[in-house]
Amino acid sequence: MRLSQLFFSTLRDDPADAEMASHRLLVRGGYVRQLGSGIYSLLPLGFRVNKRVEQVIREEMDRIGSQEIEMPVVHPADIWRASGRYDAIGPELTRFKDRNGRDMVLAMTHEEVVGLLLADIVKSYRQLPVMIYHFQTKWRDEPRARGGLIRVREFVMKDAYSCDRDQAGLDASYEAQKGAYVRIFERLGLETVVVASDVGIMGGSQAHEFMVLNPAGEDVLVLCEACGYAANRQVAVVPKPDPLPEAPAALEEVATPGTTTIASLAAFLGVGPERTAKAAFFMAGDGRLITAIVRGDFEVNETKLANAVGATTGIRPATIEEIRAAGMEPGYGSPIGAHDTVVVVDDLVARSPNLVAGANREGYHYRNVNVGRDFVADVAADITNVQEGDACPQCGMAVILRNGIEVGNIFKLGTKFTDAAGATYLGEDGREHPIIMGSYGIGVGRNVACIVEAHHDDKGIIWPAEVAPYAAHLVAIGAARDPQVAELADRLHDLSIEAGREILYDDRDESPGVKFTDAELLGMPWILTVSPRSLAAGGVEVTERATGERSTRPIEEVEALIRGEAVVPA
RNA sequence: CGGGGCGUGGCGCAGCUUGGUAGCGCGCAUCGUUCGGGACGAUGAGGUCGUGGGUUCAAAUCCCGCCGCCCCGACCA
Repeated sequence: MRLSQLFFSTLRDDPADAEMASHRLLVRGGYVRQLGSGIYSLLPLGFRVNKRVEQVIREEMDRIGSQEIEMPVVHPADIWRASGRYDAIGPELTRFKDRNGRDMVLAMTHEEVVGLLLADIVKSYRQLPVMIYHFQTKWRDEPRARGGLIRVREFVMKDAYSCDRDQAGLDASYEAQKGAYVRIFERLGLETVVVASDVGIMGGSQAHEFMVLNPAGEDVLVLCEACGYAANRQVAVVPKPDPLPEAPAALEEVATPGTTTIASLAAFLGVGPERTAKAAFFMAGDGRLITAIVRGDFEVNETKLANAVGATTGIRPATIEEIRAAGMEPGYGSPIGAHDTVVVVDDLVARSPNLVAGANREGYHYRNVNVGRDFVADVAADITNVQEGDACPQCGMAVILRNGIEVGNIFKLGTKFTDAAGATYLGEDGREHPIIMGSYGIGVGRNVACIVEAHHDDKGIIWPAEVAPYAAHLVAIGAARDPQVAELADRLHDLSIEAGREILYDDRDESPGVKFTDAELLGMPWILTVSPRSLAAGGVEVTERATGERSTRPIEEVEALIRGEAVVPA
């Protein structure tokens, strides 16, 4: 591809709104352009990278026998009603009407359609197991897009679905997908950590996420360097030490003016935060007020809390009015004397004696609060965030916390969507059985961004060969004055097309500085320089982008490199 | 949705406080000179100052509404 013809434009300055390196470089290099918040166009270079990432995924999907299909982006709302998600999902699911007034949705994912396809196609156990997948645009009207391509609203996802006769079959499919994912991310040049994860709106029994460690990641991972334990903080459970036993003492109201935070309360009373009970208030989607009680030295984990109360549509912080309506006082709140609220107590609080808790009266707390005696817990569960240094649940060593970006996930779904679609098969036993599903997603654009995050320097992108839009970047210098340069550069470019491994050819009438700078920004693995100087030195200058190592190579060797016969010149 | 910031030629920004001719760098076009690390000179094109309303003799500038984008928090590939 001749750069003089390429539909692109590089920028000398960083775009003002690009915070992450991947976003900055992809915009500056002319790979992508933003159309709106979380909505991007792919220019030719970006499109090629996307296609190459897709191809890696496709090859690994095909290798495990997953079959490529394509499902629609626009769905009749009925199928989402049938699965219950039409009502369970909030405004991130975009709903609209077609010209005849029928309710439609923009697909966020495709479990419903798969369920219907299975109901239509699969009749007999002989047709199972089967795995299908597609690359398709998803629209998720996220509350907030961020980080360039890391978190967008419209994106292409590879979503695969396994369809099995029974649980053992699902387990096998799940492992096959997991293996494919390991190979995919390895080929993409991404170092991933596999963590146990929450099942979220998918439901189902088990899930893992493939995470790339990155300070800008939106998930917090609990990792143990000693034994390899890894879990998303949303589901990580670590042992909490038992508090020292103490006989319950009499409840005692104390004046604690101006102590609306645990820190100020503990300081005022001269006790440690572990002797206090903190209340946090949330509203579930079904209108229940949730009062969560954790010890003062812990934080509430909202995912765990939502799961503890079966709030399938999520929870949000309650308003002051909602808290007061239940007879509690924000800043001085506790379930003592409260009404119309679901009280969820962290398991540690349930066995911690004589805590300080709110008196539901401005400026007052109680000492010696004991769960069970002074108020009743509707639910007792682990609802706290794991903290750095907590004991690993596997080996007891101190865990560490790291941020991660989710580049892929795998879910054991079960029969939720096949039940909704009536997808059953006739077993060997002559009876109908539900088909058991799993689902497996990879966001293509997010992976591209993560690759750039992992492979760049201060000059630009450094593509791994597997996903580079072009195998090499040919820079011609002095072609206008030296016909030999132009002739050789043209010939090498032609050769690359004939060989089916096209290279990028900077044939523009630009100064050498501009060309080298752009070549480094764009990030092809090899930079080939043809100039009067390189010809005089015996050939073509070959620079490895990743290392900056350069040497002049005979023309025949460079031709072999372009044909793919020699991957790395010695 | 809560909090913070920003909208001025393609990109990056100044101008706004204190209302009065719309500016700078880069990029772009033409010509000439350059040519291995973002060249130089000359000439030139390009802007309803996000948008609607208001105040005023006069609004990029002051006031009100709206829209859009970015960042921080609640959701996910």
